[in-house]
Amino acid sequence: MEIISNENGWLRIKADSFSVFKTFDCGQCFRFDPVEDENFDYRVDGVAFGRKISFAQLNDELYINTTEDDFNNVWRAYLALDTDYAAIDEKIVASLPQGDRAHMRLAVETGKGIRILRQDPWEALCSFIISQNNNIPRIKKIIAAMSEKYGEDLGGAYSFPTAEALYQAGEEAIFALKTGFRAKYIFDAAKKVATGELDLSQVEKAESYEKAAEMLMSVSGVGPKVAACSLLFGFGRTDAFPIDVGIKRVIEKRFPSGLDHTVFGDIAGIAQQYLFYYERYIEG
DNA sequence: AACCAGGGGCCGG
DNA sequence: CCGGCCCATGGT
Repeated sequence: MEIISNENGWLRIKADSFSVFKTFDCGQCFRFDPVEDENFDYRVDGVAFGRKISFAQLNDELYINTTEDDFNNVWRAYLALDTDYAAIDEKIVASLPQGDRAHMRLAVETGKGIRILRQDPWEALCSFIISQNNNIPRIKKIIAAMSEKYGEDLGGAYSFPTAEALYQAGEEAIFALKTGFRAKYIFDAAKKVATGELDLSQVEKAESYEKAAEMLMSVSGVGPKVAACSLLFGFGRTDAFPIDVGIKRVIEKRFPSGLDHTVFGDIAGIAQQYLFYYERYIEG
């Protein structure tokens, strides 16, 4: 990984196995949208960490419209650019018994270029509460409305609202964002985080996955799946393995004798994303 | 231990 | 158009 150049406000970066399309389309984040731009093969615009940001790809190179300072302080970790995905991919396949490797190899091949983003912990927790029993277009719509109403104006875009802002807004106001039965859950999360009853920095430091998940599940509406997604995408816990209907489906179909995700160890979550993406994009 | 409700809207038939 | 379904969970 290295910066090749810095021109016209865009950093040009050489990064191994990085797909902007797959990373921002695989359902792990909800604040980015594709933008037509003839200068690139693919480009997304969005907001993360209180900043408007664009990521683009041309051939094998990654482009980010940011400064070198922000790149090093924010986006490098966010995009997991210092993680060796080639090594991880090999390890994922090798973790399985010979008979199960063919499907996993295909899933890894299909998903090659996906990076697990290291998102803001609060944003991840709140977003995956909203995601429950919901579809991606609607999740994005709710989060956009929520940000516009209770986030900070960044000039045509809005930061994700703080827990304090949502706590202050109240459950009724959260319900008015068409969050439905999730309103009370979002409010409970906002309340616990805003008052310090739930300390996300402690979740981040937890010594085990179980301990971290237990802390998050003290929030009403946060069960094993939402906790796992939050930990994987917002807390850097790549040992988290969220099990949703899609993953259940792909395991039934491809690994009929079952798949014990603990064989993947601390990269189980990356294997999960490959399987999730595989299930979503491959027929038959 | 099985159901079941609870927003709203996507999406396939 | 209509009805099943949705990156789950808590309550019965």
